Amino acid sequence: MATMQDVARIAGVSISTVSHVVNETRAVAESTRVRVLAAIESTGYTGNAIARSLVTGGTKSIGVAMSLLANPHLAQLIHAIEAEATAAGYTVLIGDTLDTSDGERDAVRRLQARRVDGVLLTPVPGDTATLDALARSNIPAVLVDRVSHRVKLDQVGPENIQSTSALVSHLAGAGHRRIGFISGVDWVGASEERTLGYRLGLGRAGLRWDSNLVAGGGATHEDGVLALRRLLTVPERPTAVITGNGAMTGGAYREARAHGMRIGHDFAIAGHDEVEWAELVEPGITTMAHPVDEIGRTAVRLLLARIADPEREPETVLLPPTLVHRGSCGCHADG
Amino acid sequence: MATMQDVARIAGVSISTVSHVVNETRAVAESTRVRVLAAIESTGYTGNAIARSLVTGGTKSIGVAMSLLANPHLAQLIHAIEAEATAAGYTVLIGDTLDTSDGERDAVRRLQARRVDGVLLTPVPGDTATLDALARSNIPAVLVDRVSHRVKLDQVGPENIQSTSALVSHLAGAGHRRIGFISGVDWVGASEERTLGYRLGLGRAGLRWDSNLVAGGGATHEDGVLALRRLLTVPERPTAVITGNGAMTGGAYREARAHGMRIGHDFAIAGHDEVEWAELVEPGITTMAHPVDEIGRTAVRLLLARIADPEREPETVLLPPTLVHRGSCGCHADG
DNA sequence: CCGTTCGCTGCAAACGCTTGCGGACCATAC
DNA sequence: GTATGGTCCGCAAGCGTTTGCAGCGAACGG
Repeated sequence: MATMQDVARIAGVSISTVSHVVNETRAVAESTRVRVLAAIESTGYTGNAIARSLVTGGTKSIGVAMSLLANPHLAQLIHAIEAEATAAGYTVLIGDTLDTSDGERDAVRRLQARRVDGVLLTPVPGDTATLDALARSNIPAVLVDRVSHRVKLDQVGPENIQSTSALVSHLAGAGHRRIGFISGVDWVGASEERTLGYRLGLGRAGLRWDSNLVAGGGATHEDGVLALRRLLTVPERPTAVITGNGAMTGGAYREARAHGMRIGHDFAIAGHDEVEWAELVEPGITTMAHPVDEIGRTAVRLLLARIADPEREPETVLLPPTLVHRGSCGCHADG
Repeated sequence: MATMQDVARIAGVSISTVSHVVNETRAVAESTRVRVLAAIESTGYTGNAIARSLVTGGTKSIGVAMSLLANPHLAQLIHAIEAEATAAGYTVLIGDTLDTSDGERDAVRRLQARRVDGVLLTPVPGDTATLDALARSNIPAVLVDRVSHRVKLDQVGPENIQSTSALVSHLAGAGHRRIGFISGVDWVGASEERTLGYRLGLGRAGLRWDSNLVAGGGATHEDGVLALRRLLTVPERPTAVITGNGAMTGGAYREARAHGMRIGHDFAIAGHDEVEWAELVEPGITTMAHPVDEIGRTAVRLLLARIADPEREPETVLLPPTLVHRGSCGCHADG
């Protein structure tokens, strides 16, 4: 593989001139520049990021540590991150946290050993050891998707309270008085916030909180099935239900149908998280679509800002989901 | 950040001794070893992969270049790749090809500039310029998912001919005589192979090829809708249809239902590619599930083998999809 | 004609590590 | 005493860049 030496020799200049041509770091006579460029072309010289990193100290790369399996929006999120990073001249390294504390620790360590300039992390619920280590070590880091106020780091994630509240308002506006809620447990913070939003929404609609209408869910399709099954046994059945995440929405949808209810008519469903198949079923599912793209891009922007200025005050950005209106909420609103 | 110099100074030895202790590359007196280890501990020395790479010439990293948006199995594939790579001590860098020739070229270049030890590439259809460059430059590379016999590189992908044939046999075994086929255009090779498999399956089932039963499809949901609509206008309507990819399966499914047909009873559908929502609809969709995980792992193994021995004869591995039996084929086979 | 400025370029010292070569020291054998 | 071998260790040459410093003509003002 061609080096600067090779280019310099062919162009008949010193390597410093080659370097300055490549990086445009000082004026070079046009004739020389052309010769160097020609030499680069003919050798196929691409530059050695390793050597450059060694002297500059930075790698122009960022690490992304998250659960590659558990994240339903992984593809979209990675895409957004990669796009924003590439635009800024950064490369993305990935590390799987396996959704375990140990996996998280190892993933971040591997990334650090690679000398990434910063880390994007979707933390594993429950254990803040890695987060603390990250905060202490002063490695630029941004938490993505799972936000916690307990940590002093930059963070980006979906806004949960107002958006869940909006979901309740929407259903209440369609006439529902008994609105169930299937909460998630994936990440205590988000789940709590959504429950809070649910409560807030009830209050705004003038409805009363009824603990019978809240089913502690989980994270899987099956959890959704079981949770709705339970909700349908309470005395005054709910006529609508809000689900805490995408997989459970599917479970609830299926269970409602299994009970012979016509979704959108006898029963309304609205869920958090956009899912791929939301409009492939009939009726389509009304969801709060997370701004996944925006979350990814913002995460990178925050990270680059921190890399540029490590002394910045940590910032938490909450991005509001948008209501995507389909048939399952039965409100017959057009548009 | 602590360097070997620091460790050496504290331990009162030379940096070469530190290096040999860290890498266990030559015998070091136990007493010295302990001192060095203690110094490492006290400084929190972690080693600098950059500097090491510069001298060893390898980075212990691989690049993954594919379309981050267009690949429906991205998450699963990346997960498999990352797992296999990490197990071998390699890190994964990603690059988005944007599914364009230019994007592909740029992505591979960026990866090369990072001096990855090898590249996993899902090539953009049509343009083999990057592939040729890769083959010429002798950078270890493996093509993933989209296989072409025209290229002299290692490759892994799904087997198309036999598996499509199996799909036809399955439907024929359930009594269908008029079996339609909606072909894809995403990647000429795969599409051709699947069409060939369709033909082969017809032959094996003793059915005749009827060009009216083949609809040149596309890659999107909408393409599936239109293709099936056309197939349903031919004189002797098909009673079953095979689709060329996941998105079109959804379109066909929806269109069949729009025609008032009860899928699994009046009409059978079976598709290529597993889709997330295959069992969320009623009836579930019978599909040929690609061995995504196995493809990812095999790709990494092939790549590492090539890195270890660049003179290997290029190898093409075709992995058979498995028939995932659900209700949409209407064959009422149990299990 | 001389001193100064300006435009252009090269030299060489890092960056942090790996590794071939050889030196110092000690024990054993003759 | 010398030769032989073995055990430990340090020296220093790179790996391919970036970049501060300095040099060299040519042009220019006085």
